[in-house]
Amino acid sequence: MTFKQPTIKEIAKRLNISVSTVSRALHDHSSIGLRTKMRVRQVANELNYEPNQTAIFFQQRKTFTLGVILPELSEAFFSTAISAIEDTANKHNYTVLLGQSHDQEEREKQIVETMKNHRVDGLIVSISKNTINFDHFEALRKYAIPVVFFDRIPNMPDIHYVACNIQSGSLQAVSYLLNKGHRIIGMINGPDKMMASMQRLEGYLKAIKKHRLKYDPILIVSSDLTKEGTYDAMRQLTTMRRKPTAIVAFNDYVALDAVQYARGQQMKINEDITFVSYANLPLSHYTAFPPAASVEQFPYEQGQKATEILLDLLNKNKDENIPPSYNNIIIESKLVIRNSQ
Amino acid sequence: MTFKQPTIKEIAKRLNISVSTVSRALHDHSSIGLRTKMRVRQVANELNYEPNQTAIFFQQRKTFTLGVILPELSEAFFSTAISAIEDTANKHNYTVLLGQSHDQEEREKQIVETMKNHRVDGLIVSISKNTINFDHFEALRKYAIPVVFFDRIPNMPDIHYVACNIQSGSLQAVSYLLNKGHRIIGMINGPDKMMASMQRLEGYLKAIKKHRLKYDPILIVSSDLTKEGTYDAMRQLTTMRRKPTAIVAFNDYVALDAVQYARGQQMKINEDITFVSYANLPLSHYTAFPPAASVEQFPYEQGQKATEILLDLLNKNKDENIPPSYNNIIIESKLVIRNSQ
DNA sequence: AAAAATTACGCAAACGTTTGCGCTACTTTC
DNA sequence: GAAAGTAGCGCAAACGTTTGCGTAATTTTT
Repeated sequence: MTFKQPTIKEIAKRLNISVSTVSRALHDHSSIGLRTKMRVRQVANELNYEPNQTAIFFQQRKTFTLGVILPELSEAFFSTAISAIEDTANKHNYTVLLGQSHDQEEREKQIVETMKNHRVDGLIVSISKNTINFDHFEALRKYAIPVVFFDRIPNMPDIHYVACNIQSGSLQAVSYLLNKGHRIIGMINGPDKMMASMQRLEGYLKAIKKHRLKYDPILIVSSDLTKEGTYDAMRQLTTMRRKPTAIVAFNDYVALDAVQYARGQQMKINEDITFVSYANLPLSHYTAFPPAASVEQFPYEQGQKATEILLDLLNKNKDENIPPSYNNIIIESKLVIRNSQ
Repeated sequence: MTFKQPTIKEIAKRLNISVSTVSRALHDHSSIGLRTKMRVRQVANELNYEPNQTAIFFQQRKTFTLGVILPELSEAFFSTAISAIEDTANKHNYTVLLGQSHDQEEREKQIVETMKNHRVDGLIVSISKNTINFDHFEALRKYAIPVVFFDRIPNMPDIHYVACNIQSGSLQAVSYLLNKGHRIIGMINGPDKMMASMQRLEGYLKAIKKHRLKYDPILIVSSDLTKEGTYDAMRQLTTMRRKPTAIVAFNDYVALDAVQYARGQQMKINEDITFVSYANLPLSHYTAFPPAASVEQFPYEQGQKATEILLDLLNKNKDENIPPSYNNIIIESKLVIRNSQ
C-alpha cells in the first residue's frame, strides 16, 4: 500500500479554497489573510504535507542542485574536497549530484551531459587527466550553466577557477633543501604535459635562480606515477656522476615509492638522501621514512572556495547587463616541515 | 543571452505534427511510421534536442537518482564505498545524490528529509554513530522509498542491508596470533556500545574458546579511538603482570598509534610485541611497522552490493502482491597477512 | 453617499513530457 | 463489396506547483 503524498490540491479541497491561495499561504504571501494562513498551515501539518520538489524544480527551472565531477572519489585529495563541497552546499540548502570521470574524457563528457539534463544549477569540476578537448564545457555557456573548476584547470579562456599555487610551494620546498646545504637536487616530476608538473618545475627553477646556482636539466626526470615509473626515475637519478643528495618528488605516494627504492639500495634516508614532496598526506606521519617536508595544497579550502564562488554566481542577477567577470582564486600552497624526531 | 533549450513542442511545430507523435517517435514507438520517425530524429538532431529531465522526473514520479548518506566522505573506507556506489549506479544510468551526516543524528534526519523531497528513488545509507532513533528511516516505508543499509546497520526489523562479518575476521586474526605461539593476547577495542566493538570481541572470544584457552577479561581494554585514548589503552596493557605479546587493535589507525607508543617504550615490534588490526589501509604498506596482519572489510564490494540490491528493489514490480523479502548480505571479512620482508 | 482604495481570494495558464483513447484512411478477408 | 482489421497519427488529460491578472467584498476617503 504505497502511500500517496499529500499535495497542495488536497489541502485546497479540504478547506474549500483554491490551490493558489494555499500556495501563497504556505509562502506567507502578503495578500492572504491571517485566518486562512493559519488554517492552511494547520491542515498542512495534519496531512504532513511536503512540497513535491520535482514539481517545483520543473516549474522553476531551478533545482538547487550542484553537479560535481571529480576524477577519482577514493583519492584522499578529492575525497576531502568533496567533503568540503558537500558541507558548503548543504549550508546553503543546495544538494550535490556526484559523478566521477575515472580520468577518462569520454566518461567526463557523458557525465556533463547527464548533469545538464538533470538541470543542475551549476557545476564544480576538477578535470580528468586525459581530457584534451573542452567542448563539452564550452557548450554549457549557452545554457547559462556556470562552471567553477578547481585544482585541475582546463586551458580555456574566461573561466572561473580556484587553484593552488604549487609553484610557490615548489619554490619553498627547493629553498628548504638549499638552506639545508643541499646543492645537487633531483626532481621526480609527473608527465610533462601535466600543468601540475610544469608548476613544480617552475618553482624548482625559481629557487635555483634565486640562489644563483646553475640549472642542470639532467636532474629532472619524470615518472608516470606508477611504482615502476618511480623506480625507473630513481634508477636514473642515483646512477649519475653527480648524485643528488636530495630529491623533490611529485607527491607523497611517489616519495614513498622512491624511499622504498632508496632503502632497497641501502641508502640511508635523511643522511645519504633527503626527500620532500607534495600533498602532506595525513597517514604519512606514520610512515617509516616520511618526506622531510611536504607541500600542503589545501583540498578542503579549495573545495569550499569553489563552492562559494559557484553559489555567488547563482545568486547574481544575470539579466542585469553587467559585463561578466571571472573569479580566479589562487590559494597559496605551503611547505609543511615534518618535526624531526 | 541565455539559450532556450529546444523542446518537443518546438520539433512538433517545425514538422506540423503533434507533440505526442514526436514523443513516441523519439521513443521508437511501434505506432509511428518509419518516415515520420526519421524526420523527427533529423530535426531533433539539428536542434540539438535534449529531453528535459526535470519534466520527466516530475511526470514519471521517478528520478533515476539514488540518495547516499554517509557519515564522513573523507574517511578512506567511505570514500572507496562511494566510489563503488557511483560506479554501479552510473552503470545502470542512475545518478547519485550525496549527503554526509558527520555522525550527527540531527543532520542525518535533515538529509533524509531533503532526499525524500527530492524524490530520490531509493536510499543507501551507513548510519551515523550517534543515531539512536530510527524513526526517520521508518517513515520512508509509507512512501515506498526503499533503503539499503551498509556497514553501519541500525537495529531495526525488516531491513535490507549488506555488512561485513567482522567476527569471522576477528576470529581469523586471533587464531593467526595463537598459531604463531602467542598466548597472551590483548585487545584495544572501540567504545563498548559500538556494534563494531562487540563483533570484534566475539571473534576474539571464539578464537580463545576454540583453542581451549582461558579468557581473561583484563586483556580487553577500550580506546575512544583518539591517539590519547589509544596511548592510555597501551599503558594499561603494557603494565600488567602478564604482559601481552600480541595486540589486536580496533583498526589500522589505532594500530599505528599503538605502535608509536610501543616504540616510544623501546619495545621491538614483531619481537617484543606483535600487532594485528582491521581495515587493511592501502597506505600502511609504506608505514614503518605495519600491523602484521589486518582484516579487510571490502568497502568497494559492500558499496557495490548495496547498490545492486537497491537497483533490484527498484526494478521489482511492487504492485504485485508478493510478500516482501529482505536482503541481508554478509560479506566475509578476510585476514590479510603482510608478506614479511 | 458615491468614488477610490485596499484586502483577500480565485481563475487559468504555464513549465515539458507521457499515454490512454479515439479517429481516419487504408488494407485485408470472405 | 461490405465487414473487419490495421497502420499512423492527434486530442487532451495528467503530474504539482507558481504567478499574473481579474474580481468581489470591504474599508477608507472626500
